Amino acid sequence: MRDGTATRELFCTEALRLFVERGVDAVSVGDIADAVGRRKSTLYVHWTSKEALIHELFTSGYAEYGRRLRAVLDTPGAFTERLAALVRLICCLHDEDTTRFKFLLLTQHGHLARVALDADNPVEALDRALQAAMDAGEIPARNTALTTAAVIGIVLQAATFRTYGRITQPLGELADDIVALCLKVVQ
Amino acid sequence: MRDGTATRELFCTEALRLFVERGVDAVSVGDIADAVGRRKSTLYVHWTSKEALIHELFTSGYAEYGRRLRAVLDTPGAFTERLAALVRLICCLHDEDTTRFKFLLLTQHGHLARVALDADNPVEALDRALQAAMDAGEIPARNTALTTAAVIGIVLQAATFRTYGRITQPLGELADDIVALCLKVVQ
DNA sequence: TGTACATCAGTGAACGCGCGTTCACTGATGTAC
DNA sequence: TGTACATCAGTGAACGCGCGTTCACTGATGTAC
Repeated sequence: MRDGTATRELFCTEALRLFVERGVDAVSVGDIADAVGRRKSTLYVHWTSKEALIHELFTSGYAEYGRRLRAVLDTPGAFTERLAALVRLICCLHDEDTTRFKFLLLTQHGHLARVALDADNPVEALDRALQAAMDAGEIPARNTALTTAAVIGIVLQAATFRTYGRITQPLGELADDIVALCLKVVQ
Repeated sequence: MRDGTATRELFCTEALRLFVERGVDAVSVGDIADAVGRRKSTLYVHWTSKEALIHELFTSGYAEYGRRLRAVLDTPGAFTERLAALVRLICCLHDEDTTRFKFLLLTQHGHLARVALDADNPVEALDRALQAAMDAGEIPARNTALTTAAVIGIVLQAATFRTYGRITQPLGELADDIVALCLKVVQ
């Protein structure tokens, strides 16, 4: 039999690229297959439906990001150190695979409803870490949800500005400045 | 002849509501007409296509928001005062018509490419005001684009958290706190 | 006030199109002997 | 090494469906006289 692994991976990368370029609904199964250089029926050898492919791309990416982000937050040490490391990691994840990063941001609204209350999700983890740091008197106490929003907002909006060309450097090069902004917000 | 003004306005409000609930592509012309209590062919009495309706909803909303936001930024006075007023206005616009606000955020990615370089767009206006304040020594000089991203990010992520129930108060009630976070970031 | 007419918001049936999906099939390749 | 066989990645044609759009039409309502 032929080895379909390479084809399967091509479907993933090309689908990811097209979804980010045009939006999930504007990309047909045929468009993806054309980009891969296969017929659209081949998709059904590897997935049961277009939705199943999208779901796999989202959940695999989201799970891996969640794992890496929580690993940083769960490291022992000062909260501000961990926050700085978290922000640096997000910048790094963005630069490493910008397409995957954008896809997760793009599709989160469709899929996040299911995982929003999940204790494993990175926003929830940041919220808890912030609360703990406030309780311990490491940082001044204030509205936790709003502070979490500010940190997430600063980083993600920087990523958005880079997508639209308003920022031209890789986020990694701006990581120190982004960290500084986030620290101001929690202090 | 019958007066179609009320029907036209119903199409706008119901389309806006459904687009925000399910996403633009997941709402059919028939869905909108059902919600209005008319047949789907009626849409074509008022617009030439579904796309024309979406475009009108986006551009009319975006133009009005742009006008009001620029009016605040163009007011004479200290930059920090104007920034505070801007953030308060955004919170107010959000609470006034949350559906319209969400629709503009939701569809910006599809339509923003066309207006991104437009000197009239509010992000551009904030960027210029920040630059001018730095040049005048009103606030410390630093990366303008990144600072703009931070201010926009803080406010929009607060709105997103409210959408997902992570924040439960109206943004108007949190306006003072949001302003404080934005001022920290520019100082 | 009553009648004739023009306007046009709204209808209903039909359309062509592209979509996601199915399925009987082919044929390249790994394995057993 | 050579042959027979099993596996299953990939094909191509066909499908039903729901979509956005069109168009000849109806009939309520405002206006002119």
